Amino acid sequence: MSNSTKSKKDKKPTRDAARSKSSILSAALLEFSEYGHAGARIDRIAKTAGVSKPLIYDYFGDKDDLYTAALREAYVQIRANELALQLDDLDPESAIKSLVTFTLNHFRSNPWFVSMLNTENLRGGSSIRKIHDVSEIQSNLVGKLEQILERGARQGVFKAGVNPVDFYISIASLCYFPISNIHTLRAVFGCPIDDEWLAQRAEDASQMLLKSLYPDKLSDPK
Amino acid sequence: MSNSTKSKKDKKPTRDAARSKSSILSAALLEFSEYGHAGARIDRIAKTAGVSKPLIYDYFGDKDDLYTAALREAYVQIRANELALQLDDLDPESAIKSLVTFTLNHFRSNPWFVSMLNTENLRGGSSIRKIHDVSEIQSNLVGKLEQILERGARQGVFKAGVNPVDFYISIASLCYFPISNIHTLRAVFGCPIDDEWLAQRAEDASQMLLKSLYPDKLSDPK
Amino acid sequence: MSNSTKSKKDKKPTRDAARSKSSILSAALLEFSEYGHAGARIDRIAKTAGVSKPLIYDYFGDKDDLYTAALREAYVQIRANELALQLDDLDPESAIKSLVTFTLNHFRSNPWFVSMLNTENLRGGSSIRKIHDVSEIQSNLVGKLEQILERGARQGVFKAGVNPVDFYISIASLCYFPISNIHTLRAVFGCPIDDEWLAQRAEDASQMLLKSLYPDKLSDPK
Amino acid sequence: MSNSTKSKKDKKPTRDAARSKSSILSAALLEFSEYGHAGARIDRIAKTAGVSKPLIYDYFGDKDDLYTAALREAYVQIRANELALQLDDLDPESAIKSLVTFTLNHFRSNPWFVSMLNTENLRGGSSIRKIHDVSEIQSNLVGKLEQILERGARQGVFKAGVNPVDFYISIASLCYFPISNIHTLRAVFGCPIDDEWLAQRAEDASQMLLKSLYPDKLSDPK
DNA sequence: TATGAATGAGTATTCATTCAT
DNA sequence: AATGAATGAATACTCATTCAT
Repeated sequence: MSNSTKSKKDKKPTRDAARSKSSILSAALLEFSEYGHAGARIDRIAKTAGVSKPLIYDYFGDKDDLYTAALREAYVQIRANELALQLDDLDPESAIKSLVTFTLNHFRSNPWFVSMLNTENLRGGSSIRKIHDVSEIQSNLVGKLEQILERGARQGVFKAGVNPVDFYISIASLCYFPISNIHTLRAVFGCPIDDEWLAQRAEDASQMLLKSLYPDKLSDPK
Repeated sequence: MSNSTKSKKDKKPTRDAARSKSSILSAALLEFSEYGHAGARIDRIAKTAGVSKPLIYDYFGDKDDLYTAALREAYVQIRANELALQLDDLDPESAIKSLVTFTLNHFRSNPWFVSMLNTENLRGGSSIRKIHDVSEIQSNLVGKLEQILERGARQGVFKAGVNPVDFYISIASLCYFPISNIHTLRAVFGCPIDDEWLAQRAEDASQMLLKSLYPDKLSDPK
Repeated sequence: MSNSTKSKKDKKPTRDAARSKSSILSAALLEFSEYGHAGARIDRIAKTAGVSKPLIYDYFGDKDDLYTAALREAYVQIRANELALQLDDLDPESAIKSLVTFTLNHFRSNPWFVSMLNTENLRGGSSIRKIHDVSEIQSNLVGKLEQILERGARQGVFKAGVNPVDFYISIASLCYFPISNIHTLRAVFGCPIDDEWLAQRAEDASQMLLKSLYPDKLSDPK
Repeated sequence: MSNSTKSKKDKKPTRDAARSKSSILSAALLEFSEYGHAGARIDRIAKTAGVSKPLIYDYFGDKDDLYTAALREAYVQIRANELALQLDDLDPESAIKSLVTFTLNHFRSNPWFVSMLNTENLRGGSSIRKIHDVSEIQSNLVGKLEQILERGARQGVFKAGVNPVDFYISIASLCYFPISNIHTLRAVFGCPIDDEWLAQRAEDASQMLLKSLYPDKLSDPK
């Protein structure tokens, strides 16, 4: 008797709202990143999540709402991963190099994030505009970068006045494009975009970005 | 008067295969770039092209084939546009600046091209791999860039040995990302990515790219 | 009274999977036997079955799968009907006569079965080969026939060594063809193939089949 | 000049009404026999015949009319083939054997005829009823058979009064069914219906049919 | 005589979503 | 909290048939 009351909770949590929600969200993120918004299938999400379709509608609303939740989740997860990066102990130049390498590897290791960004931009950003809690979305890497740039400027190795957001966008540009467009690049240029090529690219990008940070000497005495 | 009898050919050529094919292709390019592969609707393409659906299947095969044709068409059109760019008369540094500005404006003015690339990469490049006539796809900008880099190296303003494909990818990266990801960038960073911002970005990118080309002199003797 | 509350289950079970499946199967058998495989319409099946089209796809797969299920159902139903035939109490000659008459009437009364067989053979038997549970398909009439032949041989009225399958095919041939080809026979020979004609044919066929079973005595000493 | 006028007719008869009609008819017979009425495709017929689709409509009317023409053609061709059979020189018993063997081989060698009959009967005979010139359809085998039966009766080897049409239908039944239903028979009975089996069947059928023709002696003195 | 161009009306199949329990 | 049963509205694709030359 006492067993029968317990067993509901202990053995098989067939009824666990939090667990179900999280399963759905993971499955949705996977599905939307793999097939895009229009290509995603609620059926597949339900099967992957191991729940019934009505449950999805109960918890998240319609397909659009679920997509928006998955997009937010993509940002939440990627931001969580960023916390792993430690730059404070490094000198400014090494910190930039580290940041660049990390960013490229980050995109490389989490293709679902790249896919979600592409998908959302193809849709005109209609969903991301609904996410008003910007703090969940924003990267703390920009903050870290700002500190590095300031430190570098104070030490005289970097020029002053570099906008951290703009510079972060440059970093992202150089790291994102070769990952995002890997298939067309391969087909059009025939170049083998593999781990080695990407490692070299991280190196080249670091050099380019660093050079743009060095103070202008006699050559540009403005 | 004799012309007026002929005019039935000029005005409304109701049965003109070439014209119909071209209408379909244009409409398909528009539709696929706006809605992606899964989101595109054959119905809408037919209506936009002003033809019936069966004609589309007659001329292009199924949806996938039509998509592949539209993707090829995107490249064909973008490559045709590139021919307008004249760089031969400029000194190496100006030529690079021109190329960067042109590339960014090119992406900005032809959003359908950016969309098609994103869509195709989201799909894993399965269609672009079918296009075996690579010459139709390849950009002659890489060739032009190669000449500029050689000229610059000969003149001593650029260092030698820069791989033109790699460098072109750097240019493309810096120009593509802010256009491609414009909606998420606006939402996440709150920055106003407008014409002014993009013009400044072209300028910044040019500077960064040029600095990476300058020979490493005493200034960077590491 | 207490029953009246339950009656919602009895009267209109709006959600009853078994019932829906069975409705679909009956409707499909009707449709395929009347219009053939290519001529059958899923729309019509759905309407006849009183369900929506998606339900058909949910339960049976595509049109081909549904056709295969209907073909199996045809055999299942016809075999079930065969169980009604009682031959054990009859002497061998009467048993053969009974079997022949029953077989002809069986084809006559269940034209959907003849149609399904013709349709399947026109299609090259591609579906029946998929039905691996042969026991559902096989007729127990062959078994009954085997017993009759053995009994007749023991009693000396039939010759021994007659292959029951071959003999059953002879019976089926003589009974099937006039039913199956009733329309062309009418047109070509102008003969009135009606109930009377068919009754006579059953009689003639019985005689022919029986004569072929009699032992070869002095009468045919070739 | 004289050449140019000639060349139209001599070299490539691209315009030859009779030829085109005959091509279409052959192609239609092939198509309808292989795919049935609903499964047949005008496109495929045009391609097989090597003509354009409008030509088919010009010459034969709509699909139904073409089907009817193909059905008539099936009979015309099969009747032409029957003329090859020579039975006059044989004694009655041999003639029957010959006729049976020929009939079975005939069905076996011309499966398109069997298919057309099945198809037409599945459709309820609506097309064959339109063919009013019955002489084109009727088999002269019945006439030949009548002579054989009479000859046999005169010679005392066959009993008198056998209806030739009924007897021909018996022959056809025994020969048609194993060919027509070859696929279901194989699946249901697992028996190998090959050339050897069919040869044996022709033999068995001949015996059965002959026995039914022999005069009834003491055993049935009516 | 002959055909390339074109389409209206289907036709199988899918998919987001809701109902009843 | 959860789901099996069910469907309206598409959606890609087909096919007999006609038009214009």
